Amino acid sequence: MSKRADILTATRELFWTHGYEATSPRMVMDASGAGQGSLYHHFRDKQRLALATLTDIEAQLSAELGSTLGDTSRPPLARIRAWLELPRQALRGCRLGRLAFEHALISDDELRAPLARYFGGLQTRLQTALADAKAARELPADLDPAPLAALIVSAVQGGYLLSRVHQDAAQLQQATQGAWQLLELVARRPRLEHP
Amino acid sequence: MSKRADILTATRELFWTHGYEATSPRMVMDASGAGQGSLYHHFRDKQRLALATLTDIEAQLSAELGSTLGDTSRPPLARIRAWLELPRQALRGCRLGRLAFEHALISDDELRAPLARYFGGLQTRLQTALADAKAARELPADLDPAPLAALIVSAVQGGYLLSRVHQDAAQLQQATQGAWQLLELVARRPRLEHP
DNA sequence: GTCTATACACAGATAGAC
DNA sequence: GTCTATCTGTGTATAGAC
Repeated sequence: MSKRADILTATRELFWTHGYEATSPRMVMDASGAGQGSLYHHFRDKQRLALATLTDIEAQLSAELGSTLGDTSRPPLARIRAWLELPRQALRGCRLGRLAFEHALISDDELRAPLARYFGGLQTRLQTALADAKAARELPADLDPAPLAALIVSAVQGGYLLSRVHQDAAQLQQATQGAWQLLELVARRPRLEHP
Repeated sequence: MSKRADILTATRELFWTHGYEATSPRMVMDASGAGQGSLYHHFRDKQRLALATLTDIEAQLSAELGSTLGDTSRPPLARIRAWLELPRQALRGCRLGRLAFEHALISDDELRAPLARYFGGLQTRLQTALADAKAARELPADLDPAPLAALIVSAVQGGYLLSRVHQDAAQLQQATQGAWQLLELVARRPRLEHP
């Protein structure tokens, strides 16, 4: 079982740097210390290795949401802010999001599923927090949670993209800061509809 | 000169679908009708072909900004809204942005330069429009344009990503709609700082 | 300029020994 | 389970004829 775990660990790391298509069996072997035999014994082909790896990453990232968006002891907006301001490796990108533009991955529904599940869950959690914020009168009642959740996720994913394009970690911080700036402004102002 | 143009046109299209690393000389030859000889006559290697192609795309995308962000006959916020609501091929992604997560491209400063120029220019135009909006009292004076510009670009780029992950064009519209929702709300409310 | 022929390394996988 | 050997196709070019 040790080699199988080594292979998965190495593949997770390689996907983070090179993505799916640019990661070859040879790279996995070199990085994990496993031979060709082990690799193809544990995983029928590259697609199966990728499926196991992506499911692994999905579980890790989903679990990491618990301490911010999942911390129901804090007020809803504070949970969103905590998630926005999480420390991130801006130049490497999101371990799942960065794979979204690979054609071979996204056109394979099995490989796409872990990405869809993770982002679907993230968006649902954000929508819930936004709805809670409305109920607690932290946010105006006329805000639509679904588009806002999509925007907040996009702030982080688009921020990663800008950081890579400019090779500047500050770009991601600017994007999330821009999102919080607007949210806070909307939150602090009383609703005119109820004078 | 005809073959050179054919090669560039074919490569632009292939980059949009497959990206840089996954596009091979053979694919370019098949798609353009050019032979090996023509390809390597006009472009020394794959990197040079990519550089010409990316510079091409950059010029096209930059030119397309003229009718929205560049239309100074409209009020600043209307220019931003027009750009946000431009029709886009959500499932294909941004022709330049989608390349930002390819390691071989982003780690080559020559290939990264067209992306950095395009997004830099876009962010500058948005910052200018936001500053104009503040000057025209369309937006509150305490807004910081740089983070907001990064957020607005991120709304589109992150929206593309969500559309691909979910294979659903509506995701991009949600993200841009979320951005406009917040901007409009901030714009419509009078500033409490000046009662 | 454009073509065909050739070259070498690597991707992605199979076979079979231990 | 893990290893080494082997195999076919492709990526990325170069050489040289037309």
